[in-house]
Amino acid sequence: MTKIVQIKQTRIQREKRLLIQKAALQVFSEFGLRGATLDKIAKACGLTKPNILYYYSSKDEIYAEVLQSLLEEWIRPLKDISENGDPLTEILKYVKKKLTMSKTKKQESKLFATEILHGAPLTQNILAGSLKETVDDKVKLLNKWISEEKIAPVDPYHLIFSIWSMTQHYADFDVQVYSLLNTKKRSRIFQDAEDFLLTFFTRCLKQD
Amino acid sequence: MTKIVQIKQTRIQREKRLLIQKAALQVFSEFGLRGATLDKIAKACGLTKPNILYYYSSKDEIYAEVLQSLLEEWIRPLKDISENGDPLTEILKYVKKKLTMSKTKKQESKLFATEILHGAPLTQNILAGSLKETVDDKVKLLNKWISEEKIAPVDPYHLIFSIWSMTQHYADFDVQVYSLLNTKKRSRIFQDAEDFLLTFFTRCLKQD
DNA sequence: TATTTTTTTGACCAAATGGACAACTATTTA
DNA sequence: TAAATAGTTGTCCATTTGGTCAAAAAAATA
Repeated sequence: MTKIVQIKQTRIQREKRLLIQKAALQVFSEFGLRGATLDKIAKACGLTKPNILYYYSSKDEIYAEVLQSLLEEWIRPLKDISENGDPLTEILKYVKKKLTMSKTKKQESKLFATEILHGAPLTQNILAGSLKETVDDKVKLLNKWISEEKIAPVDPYHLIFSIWSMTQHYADFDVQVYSLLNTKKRSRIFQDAEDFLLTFFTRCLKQD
Repeated sequence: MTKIVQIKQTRIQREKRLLIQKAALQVFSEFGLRGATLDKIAKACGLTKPNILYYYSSKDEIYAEVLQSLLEEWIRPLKDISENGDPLTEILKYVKKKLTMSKTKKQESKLFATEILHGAPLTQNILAGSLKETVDDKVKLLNKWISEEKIAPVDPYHLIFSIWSMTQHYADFDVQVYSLLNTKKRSRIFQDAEDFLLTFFTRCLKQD
């Protein structure tokens, strides 16, 4: 008995899968896994529900794939912190990069946050796996910089947490941030945020 | 035609409503509004579904009440920042208080985060209302302290955001935080976090 | 204790939703 | 262009779930 397995994706498969992923990201990030329905995703990408299920075998599979591709992108910038550059500059570059991502990848940030918030059922192994590896690696580097007195002493794990939380806050809690600022400040949130963050981390990390 | 309106709650009503609220907080914070079901809440408090609906007319009403009572508690500590105390001490006291809440009120923090993350459909008016009032008030105080050179100059709005994000991170993203720390560090997350935060804000805000 | 009021629950309903599938159409390939 | 393969959809189904309701049980009151 021969089972025929399709290896190569057709043009239409590539296009439609991408279309579905985009719509799914939008819907999942707004409503969460449970709040999102196939009908909503279908509407968002202009396909019918059975058509979507022709490309993905279930809603959960769509969610898993969207989350998966997001995670890789999410971890990447951390890896770019280089031990060759000037320590403070490297850290500030990372802060800037993360803040930019909060501005341009708001949906991704919210989806990631929702996943973690609800116990990371599909993400746990990645957190404890490749992300942990990268973090541990950078923690070592930060400790090296501290021992060389190139940055002020500080717990490197919590330093990383602080960068994540402060930058992602502008994506995840955008509704709150917008609500609390007046119109003038609202239009320059991200400039103000960058100024604040760079000042903040510089004051905290600069060696006298 | 006379309509009889019950004014005073009976003992049983008080007890059962509280019981339901507790269970609902637990379930809502774990699954979100849509992911939570009446059956789950019912199971969590040992009542039957129709019994719950005897005390609350709908799932949404339970959610609204749980959220409402949480919000007041959530805003309160900010109000306690006093213009009479030493500026840096007052700010650090607030940081400590918020971090403690992340430890002891994890469910509340997660529920609040989920609500904001998904657009704050029921909270918008409170954000723009009483919370904004309090924030604006404290921003004025912070600006006063800055102009008197009692703390280093910094955007007060973003300072408040940074306190919120960094402290709440330890509740909302606990799964991630735990995943990334080894056993030794895991057992003293909150001590390490407090040390880190106090050092950080001190370095950032202290006037030379 | 008799009566009234409050509380509880089993059984039920309608809407929403994830998904199956056969029939039909469009595209690719030989 | 004919055959084969890929893509699309209307219709249907089963499950989940928020919510109703009448009747029974428990509690409060007179």
